[in-house]
Amino acid sequence: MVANDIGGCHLKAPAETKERILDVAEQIFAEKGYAATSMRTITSQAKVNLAAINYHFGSKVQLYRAVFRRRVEPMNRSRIEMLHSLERKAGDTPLALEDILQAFLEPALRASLDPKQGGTNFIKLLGRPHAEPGPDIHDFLPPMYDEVKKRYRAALAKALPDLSQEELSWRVHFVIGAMAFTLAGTDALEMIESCRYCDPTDIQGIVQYLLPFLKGGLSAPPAVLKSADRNTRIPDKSS
Amino acid sequence: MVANDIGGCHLKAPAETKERILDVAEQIFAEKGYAATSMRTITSQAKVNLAAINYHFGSKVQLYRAVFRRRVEPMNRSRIEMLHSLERKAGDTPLALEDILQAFLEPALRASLDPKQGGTNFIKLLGRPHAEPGPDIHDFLPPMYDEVKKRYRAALAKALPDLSQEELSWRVHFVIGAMAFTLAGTDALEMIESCRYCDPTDIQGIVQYLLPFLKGGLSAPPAVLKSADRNTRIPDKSS
DNA sequence: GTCTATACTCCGATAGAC
DNA sequence: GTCTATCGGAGTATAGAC
Repeated sequence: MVANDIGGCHLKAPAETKERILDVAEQIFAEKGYAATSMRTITSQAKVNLAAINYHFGSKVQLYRAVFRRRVEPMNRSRIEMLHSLERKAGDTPLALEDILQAFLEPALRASLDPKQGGTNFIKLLGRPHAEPGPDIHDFLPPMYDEVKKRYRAALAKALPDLSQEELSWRVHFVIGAMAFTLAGTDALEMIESCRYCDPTDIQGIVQYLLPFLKGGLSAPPAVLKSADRNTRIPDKSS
Repeated sequence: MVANDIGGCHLKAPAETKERILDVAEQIFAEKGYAATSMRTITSQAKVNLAAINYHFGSKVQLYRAVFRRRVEPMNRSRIEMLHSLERKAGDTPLALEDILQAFLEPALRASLDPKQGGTNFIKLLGRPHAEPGPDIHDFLPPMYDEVKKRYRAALAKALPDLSQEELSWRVHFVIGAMAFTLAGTDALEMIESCRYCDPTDIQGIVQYLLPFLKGGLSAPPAVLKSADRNTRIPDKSS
């Protein structure tokens, strides 16, 4: 359907060029990170001109976002579907914590095992932008996670009625931190924690360890605030 | 004591120059991250020549490491001291989880409140390199954390005798992830999790929420491995 | 609309004068 | 120890070929 190179025309199908850039960029970004990846490396490996990135995506950072968006959007759609189906089955009763966590983790897990969805490359990419400093790199995340965040937060609030809004927010934050840090799984793992006992490439195994930890953390008793400026203080030791 | 600029000499005390570079670099690295910070910005703000960084530190990345090392080493020494004093008091009985976590977190907390130790700038810097990709940036961490890691891991193993070596390793990893993600506290917080209910600058408050979460996660029951290649399988639903 | 060639600015690094 | 000059390589923008 597209004007192709049969008969001497050297143009390529535009979709093909864009896709090839995305594929190559995804791989190199995952391996070397954003800053250490040069546009010249991407374009030469994808066999396109240096300016092709600017033409098709606008800039390097916009290419990064496109790489991200291509994988995250289907993943988050799947997360919402899974939560929805859990809620239909449960009716009005709160969901079990592990079901919520499982529904959240499984789409990421599946993507990590399917090369068509980015495979391990994408998983490495997934957790990285959270720690990046510049607003350019991670300011585009909130709209992509907005719906997911809202729905899972609501499900967690129902499952954990004893937590204040504030404490729930923090715990969700900690959960995301543990996940992002683990999934991003750069070599940081072997570095901080000598990993004679754990295999960072066994993603399914990781989740089996991650789930009880997150469940235990989320369902821990609420914090006892000590330095609060309230005068109705919670007694410390009067059992 | 040093040859200074009184009387027309334009030389400065070397220590003073190095310190000024470190101070300025720490602030800018914390604000904008490694990649987005240029040596020209640092040197102009510190009122030194561009080549001064290369002269005193060797390269940009070595300056980054020096900034880091200056703060982390005293902090980790303090961590070891606090754990040591806990262990002396406890004798042979295992330490309480919250005491271990507290001993680990408090030195970081204190540094975050003391401008002389880097203050909030350093805390932002602390968690960041874990997610950075290039080996240049985070390969220098392991030797700095080696001793701390070994001692805290041993204390945790004693406090959590039911966990396998492998699971303990993973849980320590998750704890570090939640901490690093939280302390790094870029704006990622407001982005992933709408933070109407939590104040990311209130570091003392954060720790009060972090502690019960980590304690709950660490002391959760061991994972039930499902896909293991054992034939003595644990029954799923036979209550 | 797509792709190419080229130029511009900024970066980190370094050699050599002072 | 400090400064200037300069180099190669990075991201970016654009004029023009097809």
